[in-house]
Amino acid sequence: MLKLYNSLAREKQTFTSIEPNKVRMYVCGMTVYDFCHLGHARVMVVFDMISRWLSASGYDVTYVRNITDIDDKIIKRAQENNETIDVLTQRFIDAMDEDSAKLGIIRPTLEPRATQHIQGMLDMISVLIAKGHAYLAANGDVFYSVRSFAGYGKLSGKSLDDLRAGERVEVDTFKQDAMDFVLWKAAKANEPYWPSPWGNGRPGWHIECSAMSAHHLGAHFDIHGGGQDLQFPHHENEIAQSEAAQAEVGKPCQMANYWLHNGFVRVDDEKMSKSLGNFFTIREVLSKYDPEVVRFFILRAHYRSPLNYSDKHLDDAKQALTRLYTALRKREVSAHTIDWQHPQALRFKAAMDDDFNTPEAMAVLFDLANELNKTNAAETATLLKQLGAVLGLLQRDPDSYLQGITANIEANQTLAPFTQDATATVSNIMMNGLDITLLIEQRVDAKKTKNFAEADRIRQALAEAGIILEDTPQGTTWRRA
RNA sequence: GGCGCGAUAGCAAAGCGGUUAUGCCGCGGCCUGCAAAGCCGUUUAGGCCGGUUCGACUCCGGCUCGCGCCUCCA
Repeated sequence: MLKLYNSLAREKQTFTSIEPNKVRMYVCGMTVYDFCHLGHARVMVVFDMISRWLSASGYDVTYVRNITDIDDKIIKRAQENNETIDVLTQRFIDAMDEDSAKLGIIRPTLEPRATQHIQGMLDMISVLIAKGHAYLAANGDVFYSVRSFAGYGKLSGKSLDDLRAGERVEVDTFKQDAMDFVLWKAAKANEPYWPSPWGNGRPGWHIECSAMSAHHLGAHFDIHGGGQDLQFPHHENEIAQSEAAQAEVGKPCQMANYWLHNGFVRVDDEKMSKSLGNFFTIREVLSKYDPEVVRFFILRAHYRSPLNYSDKHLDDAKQALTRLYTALRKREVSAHTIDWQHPQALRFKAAMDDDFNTPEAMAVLFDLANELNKTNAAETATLLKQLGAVLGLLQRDPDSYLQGITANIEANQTLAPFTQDATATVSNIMMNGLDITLLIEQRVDAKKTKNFAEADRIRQALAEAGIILEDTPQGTTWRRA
């Protein structure tokens, strides 16, 4: 039985889906004006993990993750770059797709783009105006009247009277209440616009998610997720819009039953963010670390906990993941379905059912690896790989992980890219000008004649190139440092 | 000013009112020509002060420190 922490209730609750065996989940995705950073990676990985676990639990999951492709920052960036918005956003959508594919993220069921849902937003705004929840201001903007929605603040636990709107930002004088937020922005010169009953303009950010979730998942769905920083005001505003628009007389509407928020990625104990400028893009990190190491790093912490980023922590994650792959090396793995009655599988399931406790689930993987190293049981190897799959880990050929692992660039600046020419008649493996296969053979010969000085010299030369040799009863194998 | 979260060994990170978390690092041993990998063993905990309890890292209260949201943000 799955339990999850519901931000709306501020407690762990047993999960019950609206429709039996079906889950409808909406997650706020990216605004595409730049490369994704590690904070974005966390959202993608965390909700990918959640979606995978719901599927593994037998639910038919409809997972929607939107793309915000119209917004102030996008307009500004396109102007700076002297390119069209379409070109800019498509470029960063492609980059995002590349990054997420590398991180082993299964594509959401649907990835709607804001610009494809303008009509839905206009419809919802019209309804909100008709119901007295929104108004057209003198400057041509349409605002949502937060005082008109009794439940305002229920998600974030904030009270309108306690919010200090305008303390840090000058309040828009066209608003009736300082906390009112914009639904439709009147077009300014040189900005893209869409026609509307209130004149040419473009949608505010919050209405996008209300319209897209309603279109694809309906007025009432199971799970809404996103980063913790979206809880207020974005998610609070989504609730105000959706529930006010879709409620009927005497029949209130609940937008989502469960609200999930993942914790921040931090750098030196500070939130990683664009405005602080302390962010690392996914591709920067992937230039130094194997993507699976990054995924492992993210899932090693509980999704609601803060996650401190540093090279040291990535190195640690790399070592740990290497242990799991080393255990799986040269193992026969059968393709059976998971035996959920196995004690370790039960433990894994209990951990995941307890608010997606991936750190505990990972401890199970390490216990299985230890068991496997001792027993060599194919059954154990199979279960380890299968449970890894549930987390989106351990699915590669162990040797290709261990030998193809992205080296630390600083440590191996001279290291040439790893290449293996499959068409060569002799499948020797070349790295940094060294023929690994040949050198291993030469070392084996040296060992046979007890020429240990030569054997050690070869091993040392390879070690300096980042290649570690391991002698096993089956012969000598190698891996990247 | 309002609201919320956290504090676990050298580092990272979980569960749990009493029984080995787990990973990395360290130390000792086995294995190895020597290593590496692996195995066995092992050192380091629970911010501070009280309370409840036979017993608290785990529950309650207070304090200190750190972080987040209240503005765009994943």
